[in-house]
Amino acid sequence: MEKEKKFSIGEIAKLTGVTIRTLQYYDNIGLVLLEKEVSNGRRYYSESDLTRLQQVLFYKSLGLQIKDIKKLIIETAKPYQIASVLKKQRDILYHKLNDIKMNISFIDTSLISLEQNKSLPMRELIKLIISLNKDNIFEYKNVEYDEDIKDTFMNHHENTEEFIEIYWKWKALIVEAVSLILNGVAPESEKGKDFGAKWIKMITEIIGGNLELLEAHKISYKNRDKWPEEDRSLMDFADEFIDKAVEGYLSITDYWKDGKND
Amino acid sequence: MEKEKKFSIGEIAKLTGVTIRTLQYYDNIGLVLLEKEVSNGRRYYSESDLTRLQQVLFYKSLGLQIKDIKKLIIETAKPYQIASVLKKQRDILYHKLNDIKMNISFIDTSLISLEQNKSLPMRELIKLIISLNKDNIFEYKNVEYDEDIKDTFMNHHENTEEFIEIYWKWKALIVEAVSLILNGVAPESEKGKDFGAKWIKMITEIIGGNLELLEAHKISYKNRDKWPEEDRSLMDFADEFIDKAVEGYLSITDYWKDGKND
DNA sequence: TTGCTCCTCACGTCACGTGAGGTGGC
DNA sequence: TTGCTCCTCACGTCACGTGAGGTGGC
Repeated sequence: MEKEKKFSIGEIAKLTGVTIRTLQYYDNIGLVLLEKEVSNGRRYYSESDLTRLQQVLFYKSLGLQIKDIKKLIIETAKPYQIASVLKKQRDILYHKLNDIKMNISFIDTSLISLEQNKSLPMRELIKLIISLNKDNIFEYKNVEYDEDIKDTFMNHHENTEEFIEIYWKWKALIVEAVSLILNGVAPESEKGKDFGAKWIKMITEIIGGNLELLEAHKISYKNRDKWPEEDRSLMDFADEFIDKAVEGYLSITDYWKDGKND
Repeated sequence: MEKEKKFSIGEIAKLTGVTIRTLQYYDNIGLVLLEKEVSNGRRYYSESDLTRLQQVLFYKSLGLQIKDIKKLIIETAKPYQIASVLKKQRDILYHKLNDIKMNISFIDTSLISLEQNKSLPMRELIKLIISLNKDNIFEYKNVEYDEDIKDTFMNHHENTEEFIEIYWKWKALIVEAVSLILNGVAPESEKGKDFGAKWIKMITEIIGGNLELLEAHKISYKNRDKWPEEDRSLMDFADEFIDKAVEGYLSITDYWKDGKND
């Protein structure tokens, strides 16, 4: 019935919660392509412009950069292309997630140290942080997986997705171990044993009764020098704790321990 | 024995993992105060300069801004001041943590939607994201707690810290609920019931047998319009799911439900 | 002597924020 | 007629990155 409804830039700003300046910027860089009224130079948005803008905001909320969003929007990417971008972004987010968890642990530890010693945390903590810094974990422009490690496991895991999932589970547990260590939890304590149980559970899940996989795992463990710096630093730091926690939980010398020592 | 050892800027760069340019920048803005050799204009770092730099990197790794770091370092802040800054930063990190968890859920949901419908996620998801956007949760410059809510609870909880801890536990569970909903988990399912159990556990922990607290909780629930926008959006979204999950777990009409309906 | 290290401008980056100064719309 | 909305420069922000062109150290 009605002519197509047009929104002013102010209306759009209120609807979407972004500033007028931002909308002007998006127009200038050609992100949201709309026609300016010739007569007065003002921007008017149609329904479809609004929809497009919402897509932009969706991608932006996931942390994508404008130039990547532009690619997706302008080139009307195909589903599998979108999926690929989203998966990459998910990896980046997982990375950040672990990172933030560690930083919270760092702060907790620092607060305790401040209360007890009236001074900032011990050298070990600072060393750990700096060793992580070297890998500049705060720029996740491109998350990469060491090809060697990938190869070792890819023979046994059907696709990259499965490998990545395992990687993140493993990493989350390492981060948990680091937190426990930093917060003064002993591996022999109840909490330590709980962790040991989780660790065992993860390992058995990964291996799933497959003895070849166990071999692959052992090898990747021995070749720790081929790991990415960050992971190696973390593992070096948490290694002993995990060993003891697992021992505490199992109270037996199992194959797992064999694979690691000597 | 030896004269105090001096490091060149290149050595420091290797030791700490930051670029020479960054070190030059820090010197220019007066973050790491060191004396330049008058003869050749080069920067030489002493042991104490290195220590100070490590402090800077420690704070930076926690996500503090340079100007805040400068304050802490230059004004040689007292322990309680440092603690205060760290606590604020921890809140910001918790905020980011929840945010990232949600974004991962958004991506997971999107990927499923892409696979099934070959199109991007439904209007509801986009709406939710934009409603969160409005509160611009991506700039955590100042995390604030609604004074009204604080008051309601502060009468019963000894200090702000305890309140904040409860707040984050509550929020983490809400985020978990949102994830479950977005990923198509039914509240009647096993996973739904598991969530119901967690929710009940949290509530009883908060209330701790104190009936006055139960009252305070009910009131804060009824005054949901006074909550911060973001929390309200989330709760509005997850409300029904939580109700049903709790019902499923309890399979009885308990006080909890009374408090919410009508 | 010859790379190598380090120096100082000085402009670039990213996604807008923030006025200044002006015009059109209701 | 009078606010109010919207416009276009154009410089600012934050924490450096990235050359350009040059000098001193081993």
